[in-house]
Amino acid sequence: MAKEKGRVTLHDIAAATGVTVNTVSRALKNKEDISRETCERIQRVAREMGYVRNYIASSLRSGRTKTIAMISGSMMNPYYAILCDLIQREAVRLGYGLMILCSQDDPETEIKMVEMALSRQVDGVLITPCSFESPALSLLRSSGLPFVLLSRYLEGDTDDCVICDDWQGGYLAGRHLIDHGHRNLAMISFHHVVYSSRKRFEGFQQACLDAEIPTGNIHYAEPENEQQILLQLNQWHAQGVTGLFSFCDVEAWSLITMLENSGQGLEKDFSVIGFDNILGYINFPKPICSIECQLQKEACTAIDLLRNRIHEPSLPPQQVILPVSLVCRDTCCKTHSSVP
Amino acid sequence: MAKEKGRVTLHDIAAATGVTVNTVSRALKNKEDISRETCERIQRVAREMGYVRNYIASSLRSGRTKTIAMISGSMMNPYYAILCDLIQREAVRLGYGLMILCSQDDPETEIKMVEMALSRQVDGVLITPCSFESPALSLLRSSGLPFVLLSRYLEGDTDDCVICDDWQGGYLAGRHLIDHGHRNLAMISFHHVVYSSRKRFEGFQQACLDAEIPTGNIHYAEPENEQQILLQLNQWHAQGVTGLFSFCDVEAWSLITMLENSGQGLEKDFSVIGFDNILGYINFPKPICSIECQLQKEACTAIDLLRNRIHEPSLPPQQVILPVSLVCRDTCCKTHSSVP
DNA sequence: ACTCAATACATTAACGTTAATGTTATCGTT
DNA sequence: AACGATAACATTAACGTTAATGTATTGAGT
Repeated sequence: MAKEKGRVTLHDIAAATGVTVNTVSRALKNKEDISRETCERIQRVAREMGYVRNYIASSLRSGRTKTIAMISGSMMNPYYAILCDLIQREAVRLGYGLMILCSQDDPETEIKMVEMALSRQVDGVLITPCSFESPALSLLRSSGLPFVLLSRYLEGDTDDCVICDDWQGGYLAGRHLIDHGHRNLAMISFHHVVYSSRKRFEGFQQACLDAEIPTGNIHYAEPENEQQILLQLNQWHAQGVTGLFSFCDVEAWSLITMLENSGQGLEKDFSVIGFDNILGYINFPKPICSIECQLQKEACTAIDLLRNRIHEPSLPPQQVILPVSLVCRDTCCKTHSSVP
Repeated sequence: MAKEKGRVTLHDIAAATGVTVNTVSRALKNKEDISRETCERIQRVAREMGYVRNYIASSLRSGRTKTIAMISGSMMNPYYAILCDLIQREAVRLGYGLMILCSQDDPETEIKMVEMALSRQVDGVLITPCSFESPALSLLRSSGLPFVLLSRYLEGDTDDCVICDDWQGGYLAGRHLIDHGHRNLAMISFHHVVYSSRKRFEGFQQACLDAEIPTGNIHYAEPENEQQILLQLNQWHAQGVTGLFSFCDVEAWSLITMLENSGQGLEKDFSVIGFDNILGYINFPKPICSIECQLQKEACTAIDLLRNRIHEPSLPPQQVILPVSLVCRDTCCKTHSSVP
């Protein structure tokens, strides 16, 4: 039922129903100031004519695009992919479109993505900045565009953010390994998320201290490349470390792969626990104990915060910390383990 | 340098430089009909004032949003996540924004996503329809919005599409298993991509026939749920099948997980080869032989076709088939295998 | 000197929608 | 009967940009 050229507009519906464009607009938005029958008639005709609202025109006039942007590192990281999927669902449920912008963890690219979000006039941005003091973030702040930090916390409490309880997650991970007999533990991270990494280690450390693990048996490292990682793991292995806590599942898998590829068989001597519980969302065949951090809730909360900020820009910044829990998949305790 | 309220517009720049809005527009777009010095001056002032183009206004006037949509099943499937990432990169490189719309493999939702793409006035759509005769596709076709099928081919050659050489992939997979001693082979698929699945099996079958594998030793199944899958695998196991070709890596991992969880140890008796070579993009620790299908090229080609169609809607439909290759990761040949 | 063309701008209108006002008809009040 | 209130529309203008023209200035060609 589309017109020969171009799409059906309010103008066409107005002509067809004998009212003005404005009345049609109000009818289709179910506003007041319109009689029940006229409203229904207009809506019926609109449907018959196959009308779809032109959000571009609507946006220009109303100043709202009903679109948000998500700026993250890369969709090739399953963590972000899952988050993206969940956010997309919630966004669409609320009538928002989602624009995906990947920084590839490059600050320069990240700036371009913020500029893209700005020029596309999105109503708000969800961002996992790729570095601690990202210039993209400064740009975002000075632009006045509402944004919420996703899975990121920056000291200072000046921004809205949603994170999981990193400390608690680290504590649970540590205690779990200890409960399964490990007495020599290490945490490894090679993803530079300063705050989360430190908090997770603090919790991890506390669990060790609570179990009276000697300080010398609690290790932490942030190696920067594959070579350093292998070196570090070899060193820990020599020191008798058996319990390994990885910053996240993806990194855990990555280092297991490295160990396996190195051909030394070291992977058999380490029990590994990860973080994020990606296996709760994707059915991959490498099980791993992990910390479930409610990504679904994180997604919904983030959009909720963003909408609040869009609606009320002067609100005080809000930091939401979601509780975590442990999911055991029996990788906390390899057969060789010294203690029951 | 932003104005007190709202953003800098062409109007502000015009006022600041003493020319008209139109001249500013042309200057910023590097059009002709403008002197070199004026152009540079305007661009300089625009930069100083922190101008960012309002794509909404631009879109409304020009009829082009410089935004494309990708409609696929879910970002939780790494295959789509990888594709999405690659497409996003290429899109941004060409100045396009990317809107992500996930159908969750539900036809109803898919229709809503097409409607969203339409109302958001995107310039074009990349879609992996969730079913063979998707109503969303019909809607898309009748809307006149340019679109390209991604990783999907529909008989009839009426749409643009980019796919990999499914037949060749199946052939390579089959021959690889045969070369490694397997004489009793099966292909399994539980993802209802009719065309690809059948083509891959045809190639697979031909490889078997070329190697003079008896027809009775060539199997194919499309089980519909986990129970059926396990039943099928058990049956094949009893029939002496050792070489397993999975429709894609994700499904391969999924069925390996099922086998492992079933506790019968069957996974040790099957050699598995997958498709898509996801490990070429994500570093996951479950290696698997696979067919590399050049997702990067697929992404770029898809956008290229889409841009051609946007620019020249009357072009004859184009089907691009990308060559594939085999990546061996030693999962083609388990230790137990009967033949050298 | 006159025409013609090219250069470098300006002017006008429009994209489709919606916010802000106007206007008219109807009805209840006193 | 005059008034105010309300319902149900219409009118106007605007969002920021760009396409389509329009116009003044300059310079070359004959």
